[in-house]
Amino acid sequence: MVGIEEVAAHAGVSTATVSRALNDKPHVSKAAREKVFKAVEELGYVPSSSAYTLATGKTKNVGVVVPFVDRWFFSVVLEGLSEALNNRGLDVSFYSLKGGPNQRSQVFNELLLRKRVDGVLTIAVKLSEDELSNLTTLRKPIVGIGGPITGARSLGIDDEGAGRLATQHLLSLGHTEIGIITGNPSTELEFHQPYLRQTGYKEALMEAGLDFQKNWFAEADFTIPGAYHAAKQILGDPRSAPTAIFCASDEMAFGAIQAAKDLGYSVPDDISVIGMDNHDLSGFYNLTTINQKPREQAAAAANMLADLFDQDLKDKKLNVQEFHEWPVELLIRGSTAKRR
Amino acid sequence: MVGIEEVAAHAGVSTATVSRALNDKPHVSKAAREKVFKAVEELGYVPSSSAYTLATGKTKNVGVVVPFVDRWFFSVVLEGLSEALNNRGLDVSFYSLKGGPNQRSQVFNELLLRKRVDGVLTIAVKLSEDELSNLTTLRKPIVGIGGPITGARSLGIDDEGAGRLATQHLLSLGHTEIGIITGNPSTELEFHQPYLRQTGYKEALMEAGLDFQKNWFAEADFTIPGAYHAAKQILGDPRSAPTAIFCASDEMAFGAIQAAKDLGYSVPDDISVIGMDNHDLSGFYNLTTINQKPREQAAAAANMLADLFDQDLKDKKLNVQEFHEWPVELLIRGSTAKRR
DNA sequence: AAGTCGACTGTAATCATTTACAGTTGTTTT
DNA sequence: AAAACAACTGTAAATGATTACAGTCGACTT
Repeated sequence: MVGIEEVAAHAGVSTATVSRALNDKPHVSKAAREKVFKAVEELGYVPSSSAYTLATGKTKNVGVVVPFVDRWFFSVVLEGLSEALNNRGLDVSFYSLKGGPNQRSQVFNELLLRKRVDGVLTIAVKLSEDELSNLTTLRKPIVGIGGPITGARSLGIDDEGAGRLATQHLLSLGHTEIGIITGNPSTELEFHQPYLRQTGYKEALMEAGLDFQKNWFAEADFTIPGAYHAAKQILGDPRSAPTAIFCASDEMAFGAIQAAKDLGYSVPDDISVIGMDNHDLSGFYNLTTINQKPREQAAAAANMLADLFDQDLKDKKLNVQEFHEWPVELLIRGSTAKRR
Repeated sequence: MVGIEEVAAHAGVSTATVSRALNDKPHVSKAAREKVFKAVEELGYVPSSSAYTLATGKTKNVGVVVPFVDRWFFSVVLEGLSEALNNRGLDVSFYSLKGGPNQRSQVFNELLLRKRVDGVLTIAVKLSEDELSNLTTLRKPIVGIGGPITGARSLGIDDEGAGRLATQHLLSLGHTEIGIITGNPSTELEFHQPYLRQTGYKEALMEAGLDFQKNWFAEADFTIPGAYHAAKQILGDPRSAPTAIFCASDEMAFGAIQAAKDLGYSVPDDISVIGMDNHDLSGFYNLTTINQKPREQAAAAANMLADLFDQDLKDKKLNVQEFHEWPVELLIRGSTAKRR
């Protein structure tokens, strides 16, 4: 295996010069630089990242931790992170926590800690105090996406505000009987998005002088089938059915629309439905929703972390609590309409 | 930062003994082992993976290369790979090629090659000769999922056979007017799945003595909306509409079913639809399909690669061409029925 | 002409492990 | 009791880069 020494010999310079030339450092003459690159080319030299890491302490690698990836939001964010990080010369180590608590402690104790990463990006994962202090001790900066992280930088939308916004949209269309389909306890991610979105919904109702009605409330597992059944519960009895439904995710909204149609309702003529996320398919289903632009959130978070690497944090506190609220916008399509 | 030397000093043994104890090597007394683990605990020692890699040449890290991840099959496979690899003590470096040819060459030239990974898993990516020979020169084993790779081990289903099987199912129900919605050129993954599935369809038709009809053929982009529009093309004119449609993916089948319903057809009474994949939602939509079990394919591929690491390949050829055909099965649900 | 300066270059220490090899110890065999 | 052996332990070389430091060289100043 050809190392820097052979390159140096072949180019007729020292290893120090090779290193400087390859890393765009100053103090290398044009002639030397050219000789080095020629030698690298001829020998097919590939630097060893482990030697680089050992010498510099930098891995050029970030750990991305997700609870699972086979759901739209997470896969989109992962892709956004990967692209943004690669653009800044960083690799992505991927860790899924789907395997449960065992896998989680394995990830945090064995894998992440082995000095394999310069920093960590988490998606909708709330770190325990131990996990956070471990990482901070190792001087690994952390940035979270999906909600505020205690004790670290994070970025995400205001879930409560988004829930309020969605509900207010329905109210502004004249609806007063508004149902909600939110997450069930098993889907409560670590930031309690379902709970927060639901809180926003209740607040908006209260502000409008309306009461929360239990029979217009249903829980589902954030999937289309789950929401389909939940919506059937809410809409089953036409005498007590609401005229609008707020779903805590677009995928649940798809299920709810399907259920409404199967029950003989027309959307939006009989029932207005609003979702949340702006899923890739929302345009196709003509769904009014709250746009939260996960791709852009991902890029922003990736750059936030990469900026931390570039800064000199020697003396400063490493992980400071700092939530960057990502703006959302109401995206009105055809699934909501004025109350008849 | 506490290193192995401090641990050795604190435990009153040598660094060699610490290393042996920590790596479960023989020739360590019970007493020494205990002292070492106690010292590790007390000092909060975390081994440096870069030093380990430098000394041993092993990274305990595999590169997973995907064309994109925001599609069901890919996210499920990624998750399956991640879980299986983590179980075997391996980390996952994630590389998406969505950014196009630039990102691709960056991944293969800069990132993968920097001796960061022990091996590579690709999902539906066909390696160029250069890419393959580069990796082989660096002695990195490769395993591909999704179709046969020239010059390397791979695992996947028989797309042509699966297309034939799906079509034969429709034929066996008495259908003779059978349409197909397959991928368009832009979705032709590197293994030409759409083309192969379509070939299987044609073969089945031919075996049954039927001709391929151009007006029952449509291309889409593997999405629900794309297939929706494609199905409307095929089914638009009731005088010439087929009585069954084979869709090259379940997601396209969902779109086709929707289109059929919107045109006033009943599924399966008027039109039978069969898909391919066994998507998580196929049960909900009651879709007859071909089950290809991506989670299990992923686990098999991950273990295949991990086994290669454990073997001693010093003399043997590293990347041998070897395709492991993954069995598929027909999964009959309610979207197909006897021709009326 | 000597001194100063700056740009370039090379030597060798450094990073944190693994492991070959040599050395020690205690037990068993002859 | 000596020899042979097995099990354990430690020293130090090796891995492949970066970089502090010292040194060289030519140009410019005085």
